[in-house]
Amino acid sequence: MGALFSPLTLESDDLHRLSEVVQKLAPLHKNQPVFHSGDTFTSIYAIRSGAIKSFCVSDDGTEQVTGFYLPGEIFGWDGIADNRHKNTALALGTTSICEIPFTKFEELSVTMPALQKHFMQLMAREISSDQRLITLLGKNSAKERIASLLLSLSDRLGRRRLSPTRFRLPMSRADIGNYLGLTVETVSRVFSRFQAIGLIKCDNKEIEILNLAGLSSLVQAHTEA
Amino acid sequence: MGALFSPLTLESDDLHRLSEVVQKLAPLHKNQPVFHSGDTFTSIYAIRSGAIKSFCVSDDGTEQVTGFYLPGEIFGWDGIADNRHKNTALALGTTSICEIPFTKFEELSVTMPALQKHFMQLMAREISSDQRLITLLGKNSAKERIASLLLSLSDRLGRRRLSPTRFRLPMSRADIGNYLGLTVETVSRVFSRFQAIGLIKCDNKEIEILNLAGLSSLVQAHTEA
DNA sequence: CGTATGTTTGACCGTCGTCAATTGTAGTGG
DNA sequence: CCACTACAATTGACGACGGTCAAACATACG
Repeated sequence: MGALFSPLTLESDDLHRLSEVVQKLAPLHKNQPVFHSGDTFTSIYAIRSGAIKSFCVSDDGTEQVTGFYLPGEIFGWDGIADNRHKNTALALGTTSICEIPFTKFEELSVTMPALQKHFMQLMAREISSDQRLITLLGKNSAKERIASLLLSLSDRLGRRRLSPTRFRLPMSRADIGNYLGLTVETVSRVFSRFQAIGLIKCDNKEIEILNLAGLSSLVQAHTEA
Repeated sequence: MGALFSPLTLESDDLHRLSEVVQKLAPLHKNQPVFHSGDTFTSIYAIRSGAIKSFCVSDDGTEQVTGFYLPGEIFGWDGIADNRHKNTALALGTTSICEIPFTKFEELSVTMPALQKHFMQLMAREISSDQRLITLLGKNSAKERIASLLLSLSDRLGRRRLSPTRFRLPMSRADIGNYLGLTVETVSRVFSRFQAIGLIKCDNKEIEILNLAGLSSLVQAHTEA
């Protein structure tokens, strides 16, 4: 099964060939921005360690968290549309990232048609990821949404050879609630409930998944085929 | 202000140059598919008249409406990722469309770098459109969601020189509910309520917007700057 | 014309948002 | 190092929005 929310990863040979144009940046510390909404779009970024959240601000000032990014994942390629970032990207803790200048990327695309197609595929993947989130928000309860997020984080950390069952949440309850369309209180309550049922063990941001199968069964639980 | 949900449109010169490779297809009638989920991806499509809905089916059989497309709008370019459509596209009524073979499109891209970039912009626009829907589903009430949809339809029809205040909804209440994460009953109730307040006049699918400003004020109404 | 499908409306109730208070955590300066 | 403060998280009480179940009504298609 495909993981929900899974952003792009640096896996293909094509993208490995980008390594020559990649620049390591100085480590960011908590709440430090990679770019702001409105900034000129110049680069995309890959996370080496730490975590990033991206969010956009509506006309009325409402913030919407649009994604969480973990080590190995790529972010920052919103704003291709008009060369301006629509999201703001913030470090959720001490975070080190690589910068991939987009002009270099475009130059390579000319000589490497496969790269161009590959990039379109990456964007298409983001679209289907968004559409899974839309389904989640439209049809799933608070429990199911949070279970999905925990499973996604677990899966994505596992791919990076990190523990899929014990990890530290990089984001606040408020961020989770914002992302999943829930209030802080509801997020907190669901965490408490999950712990009471023995699905997880949870000390503030320190998470241990005790019953992975149980969590999975919670997702898509109300509509069986 | 930008319209919610607004899909791609055939406006640019670049895309006009595609006209030579465009093929008109025989008119579709109601519930006839353009393509099914799983079909090989070969073309994208532009609507001449009528309307299309696209939806994808989850592992558990749940359907999720992912978009409604009106005359002048482009659809069907999901599935670029793996050359297979993830959505099914159905005619909502008698509908006539054009087919734009994607191979032709890729050939043109080589000689027209601008076209390539333009296409990426189109995809990026779809992403921000999805993210607006995510915000809507996460943070807005039933009234606000439906008001947003009505305003979007109004705006999109207006761009095509059709009446922005009197039109026929091409989709069912169930489709609307599915798209907006609501039940049929709630959709129906909100329509009734809007009519009672004098925001719209509504006879089944026949809609007349009586108070456009009133509808607009309903959107983003609960969080003022 | 009749049947299937779509739409409306009502009654009921569960989930989750709101308001409020308390506790826990982290960062700062004395 | 500890006190102080600001912020994050938890928990409770309460109510509203919207989902569920059910029935009546309208529409459309054969």
